[in-house]
Amino acid sequence: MLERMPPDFRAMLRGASLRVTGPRLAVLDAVHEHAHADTDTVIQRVRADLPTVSHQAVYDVLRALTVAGLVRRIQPAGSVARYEARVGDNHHHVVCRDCGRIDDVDCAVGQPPCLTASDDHGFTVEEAEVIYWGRCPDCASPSRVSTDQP
Amino acid sequence: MLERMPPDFRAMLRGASLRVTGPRLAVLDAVHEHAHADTDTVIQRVRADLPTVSHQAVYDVLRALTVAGLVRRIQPAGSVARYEARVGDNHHHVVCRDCGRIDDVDCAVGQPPCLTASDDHGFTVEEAEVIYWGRCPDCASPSRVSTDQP
DNA sequence: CCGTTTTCCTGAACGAGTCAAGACAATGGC
DNA sequence: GCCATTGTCTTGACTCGTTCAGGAAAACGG
Repeated sequence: MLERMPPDFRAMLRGASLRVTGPRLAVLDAVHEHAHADTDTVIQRVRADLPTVSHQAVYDVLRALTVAGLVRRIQPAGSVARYEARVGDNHHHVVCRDCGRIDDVDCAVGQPPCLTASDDHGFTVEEAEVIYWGRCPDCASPSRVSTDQP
Repeated sequence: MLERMPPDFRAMLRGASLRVTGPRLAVLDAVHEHAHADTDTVIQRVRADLPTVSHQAVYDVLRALTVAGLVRRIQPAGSVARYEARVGDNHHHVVCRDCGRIDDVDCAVGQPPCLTASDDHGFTVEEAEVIYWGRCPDCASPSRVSTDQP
């Protein structure tokens, strides 16, 4: 299983000065396979390969990978933390208010930083995060009565 | 105390079909006086006027006011919920990664919705929320060693 | 292969926010 | 003004995502 793991993950970890371990390879794989997965989903997917990995290990690994820039943590208001493998490309997200579905959206302008604050109050701005709030096609459909909204 | 409360709040509550109560007036006052206050800060300020108000009441009131559109709830990733009185003007926020300070920023483009997703994946987008991440002047100052960062 | 350093496991704890049920108070008609 | 109705507040327990702590285990460089 782990032997057939694409070697990229090993190289990515080494490139970030992180030790190559089973839990880390499994978490990287989980995040690459399932974009916007929350921590619990990552734990499930990791345990499909390595049943004994503790939830704490997954939390630790996700943090290490986030700090290293190998994964990106996103957390729309009212949601638990979610993780994705697309990093460094300055993309944004559409979030469904009903079901919580998240999709990627390319940068509205194109060049990072894609937006400049009209008055930054003296802040040193590093990043502009954009979240588009709305309804996904399924939840917006009038033929469907949503059962997920509060 | 409550008798000298500006009448606006009463009118605002009535206009939103909400009953006028002490806790609600106090919460409205707290949010208007202290922009971007978190729930705990609101509780403190409310209890300065009405010492017996329960934390649950403040949670309930903040939710009712948010649903009614009288206050706006914001929650940058990794932060607790915060509330502000500026509503309906499509403004955004700069957030300091070190100390958590939040300042208002006017819409980068000007017209709500101020941004249009390049590809909305069929979503019905209602609102574009922008958060500028960076450092506030105090935390960015090289003459100061930050003590607040993790 | 060994020692050092990092990572992982076990288990407990934290804290923002929520749930539930009953007491209480604001509103509108009398 | 007073009462009934309806919505709000109090009390207290609880949920759950996440973090803390300490020791066991594993990865890496030499």
